[in-house]
Amino acid sequence: MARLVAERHDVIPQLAEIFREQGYEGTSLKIITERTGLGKGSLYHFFPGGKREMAEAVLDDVDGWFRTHIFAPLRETTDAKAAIEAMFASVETYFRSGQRACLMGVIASSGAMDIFSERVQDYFVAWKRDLAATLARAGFAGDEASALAEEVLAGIQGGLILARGLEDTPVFTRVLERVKARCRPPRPQ
Amino acid sequence: MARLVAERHDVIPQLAEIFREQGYEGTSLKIITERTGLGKGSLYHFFPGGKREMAEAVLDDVDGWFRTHIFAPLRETTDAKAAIEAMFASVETYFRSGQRACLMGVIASSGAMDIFSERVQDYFVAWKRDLAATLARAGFAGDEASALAEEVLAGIQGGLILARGLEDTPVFTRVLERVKARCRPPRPQ
DNA sequence: GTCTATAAAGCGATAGAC
DNA sequence: GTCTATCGCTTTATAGAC
Repeated sequence: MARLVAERHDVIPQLAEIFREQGYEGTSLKIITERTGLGKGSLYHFFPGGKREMAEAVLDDVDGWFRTHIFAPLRETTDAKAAIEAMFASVETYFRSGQRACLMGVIASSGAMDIFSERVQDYFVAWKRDLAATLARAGFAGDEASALAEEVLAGIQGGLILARGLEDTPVFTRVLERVKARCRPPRPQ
Repeated sequence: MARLVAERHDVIPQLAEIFREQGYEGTSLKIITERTGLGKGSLYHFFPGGKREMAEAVLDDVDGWFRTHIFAPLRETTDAKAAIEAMFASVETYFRSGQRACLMGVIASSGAMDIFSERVQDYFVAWKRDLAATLARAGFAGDEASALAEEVLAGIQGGLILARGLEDTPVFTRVLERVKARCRPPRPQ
């Protein structure tokens, strides 16, 4: 498939999709050249560090997207309950109702975790921290907010695994709905 | 590390551990020879189909273990509540309190899913089916039992992802405890 | 059954023309 | 910026000695 791009910025979403589907080790330069339509010359022009730099750029891009569209809104929306609702809506859309894998989760469950552990860990830590703080603002006790945040993140990651493992994408949305229901605050705010 | 083995049967647990840590694409014959202490000659003697046959053997072994120690007890234990408790205890032990990855989940979130999808899907389908049936026996309505089974499996898989992604193995046990608590039946049986 | 040597293919990466 | 050709290296797999 030929697709013309001319900037490093434009190729990152395509790389992200490939890494999501194939994993880091499963992604070869051959696959990348085929799917992006760019030759190795162009790729190494954009990413002198090669495949590793491509993955780093994609990981940074994903991390940045989540910080902007998920983590910051959790912290900054005054209505905590609405912020949590908005997070679930964004997550459902981002992961295409279960059709799209989580790149951070894919890396975490592969040997490539050794290389990218810092980026992956930062992502999950930030998400857990900001979600737990928002759940606390919504009325959950501190300990319960932290444990519930872990349960929600596990539900999201596990829902994506099940969607692929069962080859049944709607299971992701069903699990997401259930963990969202767990987030209804115990007392009105 | 040198470790002497002489039978195909003996090498499978070692292969399983390697595939769990490195994934399918991330596992090379070099790593396998180093960690098992066997040369390529021995490995191809046991597994003429090479790396792919090694993975198939490991997948079948894992599937068999779960059918014997998790799925069958769920179906056959008369006390449904006790059967579910036993399942959680076995899962906690099998996954070493979060230190060990789930091979089926690792494959499901990699490009190797294309090759092994049938085995992976059968595993998750069987687990979900037998857990849902047991939850129904424990007092949950059919629809709720099915959805709860999905939530539990997602919690297990997601808990394992978080354990690796956060580099915090205890998070697996915490998530497991929470989904176990969700399985307390709504009415006494 | 296990080893070493080796083959054939694919890999990531580089060089240089345009 | 993009291409093609090519370089080493690693990969999976095979052959044959012991």
